Amino acid sequence: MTIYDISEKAGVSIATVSRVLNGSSNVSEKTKKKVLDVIRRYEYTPNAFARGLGLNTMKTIGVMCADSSDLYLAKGVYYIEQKLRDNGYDSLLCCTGYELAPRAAAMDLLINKKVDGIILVGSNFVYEKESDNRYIADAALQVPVMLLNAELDAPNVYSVVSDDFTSIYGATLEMIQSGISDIVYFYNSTSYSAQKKLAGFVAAMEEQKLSAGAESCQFYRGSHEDIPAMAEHLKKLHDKGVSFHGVIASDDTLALAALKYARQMGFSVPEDFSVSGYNNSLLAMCSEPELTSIDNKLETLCQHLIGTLMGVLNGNEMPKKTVFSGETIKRGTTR
Amino acid sequence: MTIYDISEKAGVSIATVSRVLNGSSNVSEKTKKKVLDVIRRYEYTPNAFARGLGLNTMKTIGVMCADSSDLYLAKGVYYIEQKLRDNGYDSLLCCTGYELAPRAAAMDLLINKKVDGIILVGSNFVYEKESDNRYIADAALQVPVMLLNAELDAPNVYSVVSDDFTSIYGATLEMIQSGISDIVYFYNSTSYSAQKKLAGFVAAMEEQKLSAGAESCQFYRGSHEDIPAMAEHLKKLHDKGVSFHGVIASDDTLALAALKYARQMGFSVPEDFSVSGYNNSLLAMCSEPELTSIDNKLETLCQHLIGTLMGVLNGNEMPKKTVFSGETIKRGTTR
DNA sequence: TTGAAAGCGCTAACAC
DNA sequence: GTGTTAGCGCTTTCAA
Repeated sequence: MTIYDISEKAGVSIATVSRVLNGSSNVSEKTKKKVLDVIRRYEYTPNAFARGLGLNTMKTIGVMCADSSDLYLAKGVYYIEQKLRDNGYDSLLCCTGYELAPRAAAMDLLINKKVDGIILVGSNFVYEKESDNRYIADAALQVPVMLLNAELDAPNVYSVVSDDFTSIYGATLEMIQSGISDIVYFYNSTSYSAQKKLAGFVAAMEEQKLSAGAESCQFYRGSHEDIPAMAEHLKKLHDKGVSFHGVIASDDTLALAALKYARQMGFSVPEDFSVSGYNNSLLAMCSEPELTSIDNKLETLCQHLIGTLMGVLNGNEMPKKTVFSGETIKRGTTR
Repeated sequence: MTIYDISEKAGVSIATVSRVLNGSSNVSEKTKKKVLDVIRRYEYTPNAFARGLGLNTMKTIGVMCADSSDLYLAKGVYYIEQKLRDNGYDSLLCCTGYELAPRAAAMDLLINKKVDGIILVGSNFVYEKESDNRYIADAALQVPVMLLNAELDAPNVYSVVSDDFTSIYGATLEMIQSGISDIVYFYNSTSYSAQKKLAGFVAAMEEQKLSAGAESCQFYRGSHEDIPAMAEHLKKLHDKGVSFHGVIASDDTLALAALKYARQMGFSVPEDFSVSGYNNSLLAMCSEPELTSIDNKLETLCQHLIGTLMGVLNGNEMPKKTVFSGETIKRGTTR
C-alpha cells in the first residue's frame, strides 16, 4: 500500500494525500476527511525510508555509552531515551566500551546511518590527550554532538555537566569537619569529570592543611563491577601501612567496597570509619548502614541536554555548556 | 557526494559502482580497484536512506524493554546490543514501562520505522490475560518477534527462556533441607516467568509437606527500586504474626530487602535466617554477607536469541522455543 | 564485464 | 485548494 494507492482510492492526487499526512493547512476539510477515511480503512502508513530519503532525516538520535549495563550510565540512557521519545525522536543505541578505536568506528556508523545528532553518555568519552578527542570534533562537523557530564570545546559540541569539583570538595570538607583527617580518595577513572572530582578532594584536603599525596589518592584499575576486588585494593593499602578512617569514593560501587573493607577490618560505621559515595544510585540503599552519596541530578541534566539538542536541531542558538550542582544525600555511613 | 559523482569520476556507470559497493563478483579486478580508489579519495559513503528504500531494510532491530535502567533488563539490553552489532545490526531502543498501551504504541512505531525484527527484553511483556498479548502476535505478522525470558505461542514469535521453575524449585528444596521450614516466597511480578517461579516454590514446599499458602507467598507492589519499602513489607508481615526464617526472593532487590529486614530484626544471617536471591546481579556482591543468588545465564540466553533471530532473518527454520537451565551461586546468605 | 533505465515511495516546488 | 512533476540516491533487471 503506497501513497499512490491511497490517492487513487480517495480520488485525489498524491500531493493531497501527502498534505493530509503531514498536516498541511491547505486542504479542505472535506477532502481531508475523505483521504483520512481511506487511510484508516486500509491502515496505510507511509514508508519511512522513502520519507527519510526525501526529508533527509528519520528523526533518530545516536546514543553512545561505554556500557549500558553500568548502573549510572544505564540511568542516563534511560532518561535520554524517554525524553527523546517525548520529542518524537528514536534512539539508536551503541555500547562502545572504553577504548577509542571502537568509539570512532561507532561514530562513523551512526553518521552513515544518518542520525540527526549524537549523544555521548558519560564523562569517559572525553580523553585526557587532546588529539584523542578528534573523533568527537570530526563527528560534530556532520551533526550536533551532546556530551552528558563531559566537556569539550569544539564547534557544534554541547556540554551539560554536574559540578563534580564542588560536590566532592564539599563532601571532603564535611568529612574533615566531622573529625576525620586520614581520608582516602578512591577512584577508577581518569576522565575529565574524574579529574574534576579528584581536584575537589585535593583542594579540600590542602585547604585544611591535610596531606593529599599519592597514598591518599587511590586509583583502582579493574572491573567496574568487582566489589570484592576493590575492597581487596584497600586492604592491601592498609597492609602497606597506610592508615585511613574515611573514604571519599568517586562512585557508589567503590564506596560499597570501602564499606566491605571497613567491615572486614572490624570497624563500625560510621563511628570508626566514614564512607561517602557518588551517584546516589540504587546501591546506596543496599548496604547496612545505607550509603551517604552525592546526587548529581542526572534526570535534570538529561532533561536539559535534550532541550538543548532540540533547540540546536531547530536552528536556535543554544548554550555551549550548562552546569548544575549536585547535592549530598546524607545517610548512615557518615557522621 | 552521490553514486553518480563517483561513477563519473571513475569513468564507469553507477551500476558498476553499486556492484563494487555491494561486493558483487561480476566486476573485473581492474575496474574494482579504480572505483575503490575514487571512493576512498572522496571518502564517499552511500546514503543509508536511499539504500533502505531500495533494499527495504536498514539493518535495524527494535529492542523493547520496560525500563533499561533496571539492573537486570539493562544487562539484557547490553548483551543484545553487542551481539546485534556483531551481526551488523543496529538497535533501536524503546523503554515502554510496564503498561500495555504504551507498549502497543511503541510496537507500531518500530514497525513503521521498518525495523527488521523486534526483541522484547524481559518476561513482563507477556501478560496473564491472553487477549493482552495480541499486540505481540499482531507485530509478528510484520516482523519476527523474539522474547527473552518469556513465552508466547504465536506464528513468527520465538522464545528463549531460563528454566525458572526448576531454579526456584531447587533453591527452595535446598533451603528446606538446610533445616528451615518457615519460608516466605517474596515476589513483585505476575509475568509468565514470575508465575513459573512461584509454581516452583509451591511445588517444592508441598512436596515436603510444608504449607505454601497465601501468607508464605508475599507479593510486593511498589517501586522496583525501593528496598526500604520492600523490607517494610516483610516487617509488617512479621507484625501480623507470621513467623518466617527464610526468604526465597524472585529478584536480588527483594532479597536485599529481606536481608535488611533480618538485620532490623536482629537475626544473624545465615545462622538464624536464610535468603536466596535471583539474577546473580551486581547487587549480590553488595551486601554483607554476600547474597546467594540464582544465575540465569543471561548472556547465554542473549547469544542464543540473536543467533535464532539471525537464522530467521536469513530464512532458516529455527526453534520456536529454547530453554536453558539456571545455576545457584552459593554465597553467604544460605547455609 | 559493463551500462542504460526502470523502479523504490515519498516531498515540495510550481502551475492552475 | 488541488494536481503535475521533478527529484532524493540507491538497487537491480535487462541488453549489449
